[in-house]
Amino acid sequence: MIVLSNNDGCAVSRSEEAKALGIAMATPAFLIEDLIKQYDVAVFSSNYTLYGDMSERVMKIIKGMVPRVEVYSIDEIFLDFSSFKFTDLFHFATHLRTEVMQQTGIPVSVGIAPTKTLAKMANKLAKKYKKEVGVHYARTKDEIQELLTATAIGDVWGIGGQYEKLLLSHDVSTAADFVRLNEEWIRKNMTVVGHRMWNEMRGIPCIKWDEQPPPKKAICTSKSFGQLVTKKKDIEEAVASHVAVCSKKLRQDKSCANEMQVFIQTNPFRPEDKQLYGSINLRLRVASNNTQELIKYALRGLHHIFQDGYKYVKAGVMVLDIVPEWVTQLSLFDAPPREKDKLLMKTIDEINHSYGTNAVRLGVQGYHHNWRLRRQHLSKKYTTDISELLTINI
DNA sequence: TCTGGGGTCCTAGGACCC
DNA sequence: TCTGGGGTCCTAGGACCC
Repeated sequence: MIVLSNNDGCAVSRSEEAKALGIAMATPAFLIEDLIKQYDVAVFSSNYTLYGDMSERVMKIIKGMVPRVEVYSIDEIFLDFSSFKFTDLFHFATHLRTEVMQQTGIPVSVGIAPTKTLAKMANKLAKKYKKEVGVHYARTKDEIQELLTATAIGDVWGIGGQYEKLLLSHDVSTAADFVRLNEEWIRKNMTVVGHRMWNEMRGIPCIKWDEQPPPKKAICTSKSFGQLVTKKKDIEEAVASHVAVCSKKLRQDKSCANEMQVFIQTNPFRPEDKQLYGSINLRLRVASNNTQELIKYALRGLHHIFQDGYKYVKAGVMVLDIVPEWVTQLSLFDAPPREKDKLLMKTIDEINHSYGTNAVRLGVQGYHHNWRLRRQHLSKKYTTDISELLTINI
Protein backbone atom coordinates (compact mmCIF):
# COMPACT_ATOMS: atom_id res chain seq x y z
CA MET A 1 0.00 0.00 0.00
CA ILE A 2 1.15 3.54 -0.72
CA VAL A 3 -0.25 7.00 0.02
CA LEU A 4 0.33 9.81 -2.45
CA SER A 5 1.15 13.44 -1.80
CA ASN A 6 -1.23 16.20 -2.84
CA ASN A 7 -2.33 16.16 -6.46
CA ASP A 8 -1.57 12.41 -6.46
CA GLY A 9 2.04 13.40 -7.08
CA CYS A 10 4.56 11.30 -5.17
CA ALA A 11 4.51 8.23 -2.92
CA VAL A 12 5.04 9.73 0.53
CA SER A 13 3.95 6.87 2.73
CA ARG A 14 4.68 3.21 2.06
CA SER A 15 3.86 -0.07 3.73
CA GLU A 16 6.72 -2.49 4.37
CA GLU A 17 5.64 -4.50 1.33
CA ALA A 18 5.77 -1.39 -0.87
CA LYS A 19 9.24 -0.57 0.43
CA ALA A 20 10.29 -4.13 -0.35
CA LEU A 21 9.17 -3.59 -3.95
CA GLY A 22 11.75 -0.82 -4.11
CA ILE A 23 9.35 2.12 -4.06
CA ALA A 24 11.51 4.88 -2.61
CA MET A 25 10.27 7.84 -0.57
CA ALA A 26 8.84 10.62 -2.78
CA THR A 27 8.88 8.63 -6.01
CA PRO A 28 6.61 10.30 -8.57
CA ALA A 29 3.54 8.15 -9.01
CA PHE A 30 3.69 8.15 -12.81
CA LEU A 31 7.11 6.45 -12.67
CA ILE A 32 5.78 3.42 -10.82
CA GLU A 33 2.51 2.84 -12.67
CA ASP A 34 3.69 -0.50 -14.05
CA LEU A 35 4.87 -1.69 -10.67
CA ILE A 36 1.53 -0.72 -9.14
CA LYS A 37 -0.38 -2.73 -11.74
CA GLN A 38 1.94 -5.70 -11.66
CA TYR A 39 1.83 -6.13 -7.88
CA ASP A 40 -1.68 -4.80 -7.35
CA VAL A 41 -0.44 -2.08 -4.99
CA ALA A 42 -3.28 -0.33 -3.14
CA VAL A 43 -2.99 3.41 -3.84
CA PHE A 44 -4.57 6.20 -1.82
CA SER A 45 -4.71 9.97 -2.22
CA SER A 46 -3.85 11.80 0.98
CA ASN A 47 -6.84 12.47 3.20
CA TYR A 48 -5.85 15.02 5.84
CA THR A 49 -9.33 15.24 7.31
CA LEU A 50 -9.20 11.56 8.22
CA TYR A 51 -5.59 11.63 9.44
CA GLY A 52 -6.22 14.77 11.51
CA ASP A 53 -9.21 13.20 13.22
CA MET A 54 -7.43 9.92 14.01
CA SER A 55 -4.45 11.89 15.28
CA GLU A 56 -6.68 13.84 17.66
CA ARG A 57 -8.14 10.60 19.02
CA VAL A 58 -4.73 9.09 19.68
CA MET A 59 -3.40 12.28 21.30
CA LYS A 60 -6.46 12.55 23.50
CA ILE A 61 -5.96 9.05 24.90
CA ILE A 62 -2.30 9.77 25.67
CA LYS A 63 -3.07 13.17 27.20
CA GLY A 64 -5.47 11.36 29.51
CA MET A 65 -2.64 9.15 30.76
CA VAL A 66 0.28 11.59 31.01
CA PRO A 67 -0.03 15.07 32.53
CA ARG A 68 2.75 16.90 30.71
CA VAL A 69 2.94 16.39 26.96
CA GLU A 70 3.96 18.21 23.82
CA VAL A 71 2.18 17.35 20.60
CA TYR A 72 5.04 17.64 18.14
CA SER A 73 3.38 16.70 14.85
CA ILE A 74 0.36 14.91 13.48
CA ASP A 75 1.86 11.56 14.51
CA GLU A 76 4.33 12.34 17.29
CA ILE A 77 4.00 13.40 20.90
CA PHE A 78 6.63 13.95 23.59
CA LEU A 79 5.77 12.81 27.12
CA ASP A 80 7.47 14.18 30.21
CA PHE A 81 8.16 11.37 32.68
CA SER A 82 10.46 13.43 34.91
CA SER A 83 7.95 13.78 37.75
CA PHE A 84 6.29 10.46 37.16
CA LYS A 85 5.11 8.41 40.07
CA PHE A 86 5.36 5.07 38.27
CA THR A 87 8.85 3.69 38.37
CA ASP A 88 8.32 0.97 35.82
CA LEU A 89 8.25 3.16 32.74
CA PHE A 90 8.65 0.23 30.41
CA HIS A 91 5.54 -1.38 31.76
CA PHE A 92 3.65 1.91 31.64
CA ALA A 93 4.63 2.50 28.00
CA THR A 94 3.45 -0.97 27.07
CA HIS A 95 0.13 -0.29 28.75
CA LEU A 96 -0.20 3.04 26.92
CA ARG A 97 0.47 1.31 23.65
CA THR A 98 -2.20 -1.28 24.31
CA GLU A 99 -4.75 1.40 25.23
CA VAL A 100 -4.16 3.31 21.98
CA MET A 101 -4.35 0.12 19.96
CA GLN A 102 -7.55 -0.99 21.62
CA GLN A 103 -9.35 2.33 21.27
CA THR A 104 -8.18 3.36 17.80
CA GLY A 105 -6.54 0.39 16.10
CA ILE A 106 -3.43 2.49 15.53
CA PRO A 107 -0.08 0.87 16.39
CA VAL A 108 2.33 3.25 18.11
CA SER A 109 5.90 2.87 19.28
CA VAL A 110 7.47 4.42 22.35
CA GLY A 111 11.09 5.48 22.93
CA ILE A 112 12.22 6.43 26.43
CA ALA A 113 15.49 8.28 27.13
CA PRO A 114 16.90 11.32 28.99
CA THR A 115 16.57 13.83 26.10
CA LYS A 116 14.23 14.41 23.19
CA THR A 117 16.90 13.50 20.64
CA LEU A 118 17.71 10.22 22.39
CA ALA A 119 14.02 9.47 22.85
CA LYS A 120 13.46 9.89 19.12
CA MET A 121 16.33 7.49 18.50
CA ALA A 122 14.96 4.96 20.95
CA ASN A 123 11.58 5.27 19.27
CA LYS A 124 13.06 4.54 15.87
CA LEU A 125 14.66 1.44 17.29
CA ALA A 126 11.41 0.39 18.93
CA LYS A 127 9.67 0.72 15.59
CA LYS A 128 12.37 -0.97 13.56
CA TYR A 129 13.53 -3.89 15.61
CA LYS A 130 10.93 -4.42 18.26
CA LYS A 131 7.72 -4.39 16.38
CA GLU A 132 6.03 -6.85 18.74
CA VAL A 133 7.10 -4.97 21.85
CA GLY A 134 7.10 -1.46 20.41
CA VAL A 135 8.92 0.08 23.37
CA HIS A 136 12.62 0.83 23.74
CA TYR A 137 14.12 2.19 26.93
CA ALA A 138 17.67 3.60 27.07
CA ARG A 139 18.54 4.74 30.58
CA THR A 140 21.97 3.58 31.73
CA LYS A 141 25.21 4.76 30.21
CA ASP A 142 25.68 1.43 28.48
CA GLU A 143 22.15 1.38 27.11
CA ILE A 144 22.63 4.87 25.69
CA GLN A 145 25.94 3.92 24.13
CA GLU A 146 24.29 0.91 22.56
CA LEU A 147 21.54 3.12 21.18
CA LEU A 148 24.04 5.59 19.70
CA THR A 149 26.00 2.79 18.07
CA ALA A 150 22.86 1.30 16.55
CA THR A 151 21.77 4.60 14.99
CA ALA A 152 23.01 5.60 11.54
CA ILE A 153 24.02 9.26 11.45
CA GLY A 154 21.44 10.08 8.79
CA ASP A 155 18.68 8.75 11.06
CA VAL A 156 19.43 11.26 13.80
CA TRP A 157 16.78 13.94 14.41
CA GLY A 158 18.29 17.12 12.98
CA ILE A 159 20.71 15.51 10.53
CA GLY A 160 19.38 15.99 7.02
CA GLY A 161 20.91 15.24 3.66
CA GLN A 162 23.56 17.96 3.72
CA TYR A 163 24.88 17.29 7.20
CA GLU A 164 24.82 13.55 6.54
CA LYS A 165 27.06 14.07 3.51
CA LEU A 166 29.43 16.29 5.46
CA LEU A 167 29.66 13.87 8.38
CA LEU A 168 30.11 10.76 6.24
CA SER A 169 33.01 12.49 4.52
CA HIS A 170 34.57 12.82 7.98
CA ASP A 171 34.07 9.13 8.75
CA VAL A 172 31.14 9.74 11.05
CA SER A 173 28.64 7.02 10.21
CA THR A 174 26.80 6.49 13.51
CA ALA A 175 25.53 8.66 16.32
CA ALA A 176 28.26 7.19 18.52
CA ASP A 177 30.90 8.54 16.10
CA PHE A 178 29.22 11.94 16.22
CA VAL A 179 29.36 12.13 19.99
CA ARG A 180 33.10 11.53 19.84
CA LEU A 181 33.63 14.52 17.54
CA ASN A 182 35.45 17.64 18.69
CA GLU A 183 33.15 20.26 20.21
CA GLU A 184 34.72 23.23 18.42
CA TRP A 185 34.58 21.47 15.08
CA ILE A 186 30.85 20.91 15.53
CA ARG A 187 30.22 24.49 16.58
CA LYS A 188 32.14 25.76 13.57
CA ASN A 189 30.69 23.45 10.92
CA MET A 190 27.18 22.82 12.20
CA THR A 191 26.33 26.04 14.09
CA VAL A 192 24.71 26.07 17.49
CA VAL A 193 22.08 23.68 16.18
CA GLY A 194 24.68 20.95 15.76
CA HIS A 195 26.12 21.79 19.15
CA ARG A 196 22.71 21.30 20.73
CA MET A 197 22.30 17.90 19.07
CA TRP A 198 25.75 16.91 20.32
CA ASN A 199 24.77 17.74 23.89
CA GLU A 200 21.38 16.08 23.57
CA MET A 201 23.06 12.88 22.45
CA ARG A 202 25.32 13.03 25.46
CA GLY A 203 22.25 13.11 27.67
CA ILE A 204 22.14 16.87 28.33
CA PRO A 205 18.70 18.26 27.43
CA CYS A 206 18.97 21.37 25.23
CA ILE A 207 15.73 21.38 23.31
CA LYS A 208 13.04 23.25 25.10
CA TRP A 209 9.61 22.03 25.97
CA ASP A 210 6.69 23.70 24.15
CA GLU A 211 3.55 22.58 25.87
CA GLN A 212 1.37 24.86 23.83
CA PRO A 213 2.49 25.57 20.32
CA PRO A 214 3.97 29.07 20.01
CA PRO A 215 1.91 31.43 17.82
CA LYS A 216 2.63 31.06 14.13
CA LYS A 217 4.90 33.58 12.42
CA ALA A 218 3.62 32.88 8.95
CA ILE A 219 0.77 30.91 7.41
CA CYS A 220 1.02 29.67 3.85
CA THR A 221 -1.52 28.02 1.56
CA SER A 222 -0.40 26.90 -1.85
CA LYS A 223 -1.35 24.07 -4.12
CA SER A 224 -0.50 22.71 -7.52
CA PHE A 225 -3.32 22.78 -10.04
CA GLY A 226 -4.80 19.50 -11.25
CA GLN A 227 -3.88 20.62 -14.77
CA LEU A 228 -1.87 23.46 -16.25
CA VAL A 229 -3.75 26.75 -16.12
CA THR A 230 -3.45 29.71 -18.45
CA LYS A 231 -6.52 31.85 -17.69
CA LYS A 232 -6.25 34.65 -15.18
CA LYS A 233 -9.77 34.01 -13.95
CA ASP A 234 -8.89 30.48 -12.85
CA ILE A 235 -5.85 31.74 -10.98
CA GLU A 236 -7.94 34.43 -9.33
CA GLU A 237 -10.31 31.74 -8.05
CA ALA A 238 -7.42 29.71 -6.71
CA VAL A 239 -5.73 32.68 -5.05
CA ALA A 240 -9.02 33.81 -3.49
CA SER A 241 -9.58 30.28 -2.16
CA HIS A 242 -6.09 30.13 -0.70
CA VAL A 243 -6.69 33.49 0.99
CA ALA A 244 -9.91 32.10 2.46
CA VAL A 245 -7.94 29.22 4.03
CA CYS A 246 -5.21 31.51 5.37
CA SER A 247 -7.72 33.91 6.89
CA LYS A 248 -9.66 31.09 8.50
CA LYS A 249 -6.48 29.86 10.12
CA LEU A 250 -5.67 33.38 11.30
CA ARG A 251 -9.10 33.64 12.90
CA GLN A 252 -8.69 30.25 14.54
CA ASP A 253 -5.42 31.45 16.06
CA LYS A 254 -7.04 34.78 17.04
CA SER A 255 -4.40 36.53 14.98
CA CYS A 256 -4.16 39.14 12.25
CA ALA A 257 -1.58 39.59 9.51
CA ASN A 258 0.15 42.82 8.52
CA GLU A 259 1.62 41.53 5.33
CA MET A 260 0.77 39.19 2.50
CA GLN A 261 2.68 37.48 -0.25
CA VAL A 262 1.10 36.16 -3.45
CA PHE A 263 3.01 33.93 -5.83
CA ILE A 264 2.40 32.03 -9.07
CA GLN A 265 4.61 29.56 -10.78
CA THR A 266 4.99 27.59 -14.02
CA ASN A 267 6.04 23.93 -14.04
CA PRO A 268 9.83 23.67 -13.67
CA PHE A 269 9.68 20.00 -14.73
CA ARG A 270 8.69 21.10 -18.22
CA PRO A 271 11.78 22.70 -19.70
CA GLU A 272 9.97 22.98 -23.03
CA ASP A 273 7.65 25.61 -21.48
CA LYS A 274 8.51 29.25 -20.86
CA GLN A 275 9.22 29.56 -17.14
CA LEU A 276 8.00 32.19 -14.71
CA TYR A 277 8.03 32.61 -10.97
CA GLY A 278 6.15 35.72 -9.95
CA SER A 279 5.79 36.90 -6.39
CA ILE A 280 4.78 40.11 -4.69
CA ASN A 281 4.60 41.28 -1.09
CA LEU A 282 1.79 43.57 0.01
CA ARG A 283 1.73 45.60 3.16
CA LEU A 284 -1.74 45.84 4.70
CA ARG A 285 -2.95 49.23 5.83
CA VAL A 286 -4.35 47.63 8.96
CA ALA A 287 -3.64 44.13 10.24
CA SER A 288 -6.55 41.88 9.29
CA ASN A 289 -7.97 38.38 9.29
CA ASN A 290 -11.01 39.28 7.22
CA THR A 291 -11.38 37.10 4.14
CA GLN A 292 -12.98 39.73 1.94
CA GLU A 293 -10.44 42.37 2.80
CA LEU A 294 -7.48 40.05 2.34
CA ILE A 295 -8.81 38.82 -1.00
CA LYS A 296 -8.90 42.40 -2.29
CA TYR A 297 -5.23 42.82 -1.50
CA ALA A 298 -4.35 39.43 -2.96
CA LEU A 299 -6.10 40.04 -6.27
CA ARG A 300 -4.48 43.43 -6.59
CA GLY A 301 -1.13 41.71 -6.06
CA LEU A 302 -1.95 38.95 -8.54
CA HIS A 303 -2.74 41.59 -11.14
CA HIS A 304 0.83 42.87 -10.86
CA ILE A 305 2.55 39.50 -11.27
CA PHE A 306 0.25 37.65 -13.69
CA GLN A 307 1.45 37.53 -17.28
CA ASP A 308 -0.44 36.12 -20.24
CA GLY A 309 1.09 33.35 -22.30
CA TYR A 310 2.42 31.12 -19.53
CA LYS A 311 1.20 27.72 -18.36
CA TYR A 312 0.87 27.96 -14.61
CA VAL A 313 1.09 24.96 -12.30
CA LYS A 314 0.81 26.50 -8.87
CA ALA A 315 -0.41 29.55 -6.96
CA GLY A 316 0.03 30.39 -3.32
CA VAL A 317 -0.71 32.91 -0.62
CA MET A 318 1.28 33.56 2.52
CA VAL A 319 0.34 35.86 5.38
CA LEU A 320 3.16 37.22 7.50
CA ASP A 321 3.98 39.64 10.29
CA ILE A 322 1.27 38.02 12.36
CA VAL A 323 0.09 39.73 15.53
CA PRO A 324 -2.54 38.81 18.13
CA GLU A 325 -5.99 40.18 17.28
CA TRP A 326 -6.01 42.45 20.31
CA VAL A 327 -2.85 44.38 19.45
CA THR A 328 -3.86 45.39 15.94
CA GLN A 329 -3.28 49.04 15.28
CA LEU A 330 -6.15 50.87 13.63
CA SER A 331 -5.43 53.45 10.99
CA LEU A 332 -6.49 57.07 11.45
CA PHE A 333 -8.27 56.98 8.10
CA ASP A 334 -9.71 53.54 8.40
CA ALA A 335 -13.38 53.21 9.20
CA PRO A 336 -14.82 49.99 7.76
CA PRO A 337 -17.56 48.27 9.74
CA ARG A 338 -15.11 45.97 11.50
CA GLU A 339 -17.47 44.64 14.15
CA LYS A 340 -20.03 43.72 11.55
CA ASP A 341 -17.39 42.05 9.36
CA LYS A 342 -16.20 40.08 12.33
CA LEU A 343 -19.67 38.72 12.96
CA LEU A 344 -19.99 37.74 9.32
CA MET A 345 -16.68 35.84 9.42
CA LYS A 346 -17.71 34.12 12.62
CA THR A 347 -20.98 33.02 11.06
CA ILE A 348 -19.29 31.74 7.92
CA ASP A 349 -16.77 29.80 10.02
CA GLU A 350 -19.56 28.23 12.05
CA ILE A 351 -21.58 27.20 9.02
CA ASN A 352 -18.52 25.75 7.31
CA HIS A 353 -17.60 23.89 10.46
CA SER A 354 -21.02 22.25 10.63
CA TYR A 355 -21.69 21.66 6.95
CA GLY A 356 -18.21 21.18 5.52
CA THR A 357 -15.48 23.50 4.33
CA ASN A 358 -16.69 25.73 1.52
CA ALA A 359 -20.36 25.24 2.30
CA VAL A 360 -20.37 29.06 2.22
CA ARG A 361 -17.79 30.93 0.20
CA LEU A 362 -17.32 34.14 -1.70
CA GLY A 363 -18.33 34.30 -5.37
CA VAL A 364 -14.81 35.20 -6.41
CA GLN A 365 -13.62 31.81 -5.16
CA GLY A 366 -15.47 30.30 -8.11
CA TYR A 367 -17.57 27.23 -8.52
CA HIS A 368 -16.35 24.87 -11.24
CA HIS A 369 -12.71 24.99 -10.22
CA ASN A 370 -10.93 23.89 -13.39
CA TRP A 371 -7.75 24.05 -11.35
CA ARG A 372 -8.72 21.70 -8.54
CA LEU A 373 -6.41 19.03 -7.21
CA ARG A 374 -6.25 15.55 -8.62
CA ARG A 375 -7.42 13.12 -5.96
CA GLN A 376 -8.36 9.98 -7.81
CA HIS A 377 -7.79 7.52 -5.00
CA LEU A 378 -9.39 9.28 -2.08
CA SER A 379 -10.42 7.20 0.90
CA LYS A 380 -13.61 8.14 2.74
CA LYS A 381 -13.76 10.54 5.67
CA TYR A 382 -15.01 7.65 7.80
CA THR A 383 -14.86 9.46 11.11
CA THR A 384 -15.85 13.03 10.32
CA ASP A 385 -18.63 12.86 7.73
CA ILE A 386 -21.93 11.14 8.45
CA SER A 387 -22.44 10.37 4.77
CA GLU A 388 -19.10 8.55 4.56
CA LEU A 389 -19.45 6.19 7.51
CA LEU A 390 -17.73 2.85 7.30
CA THR A 391 -20.09 0.20 5.98
CA ILE A 392 -19.70 -3.43 6.88
CA ASN A 393 -21.21 -6.11 4.68
CA ILE A 394 -22.26 -9.20 6.55
C1' DT B 1 -0.19 13.71 -19.14
C1' DC B 2 2.11 12.88 -14.67
C1' DT B 3 7.18 15.39 -9.74
C1' DG B 4 3.54 17.92 -2.26
C1' DG B 5 2.75 21.34 1.31
C1' DG B 6 3.63 23.89 5.51
C1' DG B 7 6.59 25.33 8.75
C1' DT B 8 11.12 26.75 11.93
C1' DC B 9 15.79 28.33 13.07
C1' DC B 10 20.49 30.18 12.15
C1' DT B 11 24.06 32.97 9.83
C1' DA B 12 26.29 36.46 7.13
C1' DG B 13 26.19 40.72 5.25
C1' DG B 14 24.43 45.26 4.56
C1' DA B 15 22.21 49.33 6.18
C1' DC B 16 21.48 52.06 9.73
C1' DC B 17 21.98 54.42 14.62
C1' DC B 18 24.80 57.17 18.24
C1' DT C 1 51.91 55.98 8.13
C1' DC C 2 47.39 56.96 9.39
C1' DT C 3 40.63 56.41 9.43
C1' DG C 4 36.52 53.97 16.37
C1' DG C 5 33.50 51.23 18.88
C1' DG C 6 29.24 49.32 20.03
C1' DG C 7 24.99 48.33 18.78
C1' DT C 8 20.11 47.01 16.11
C1' DC C 9 17.28 45.58 12.33
C1' DC C 10 16.41 43.44 8.01
C1' DT C 11 16.98 40.09 4.27
C1' DA C 12 18.47 36.18 1.62
C1' DG C 13 20.01 31.80 1.67
C1' DG C 14 20.64 27.46 3.62
C1' DA C 15 19.82 23.96 6.81
C1' DC C 16 16.32 21.24 9.06
C1' DC C 17 11.52 19.06 10.51
C1' DC C 18 6.96 16.44 9.54
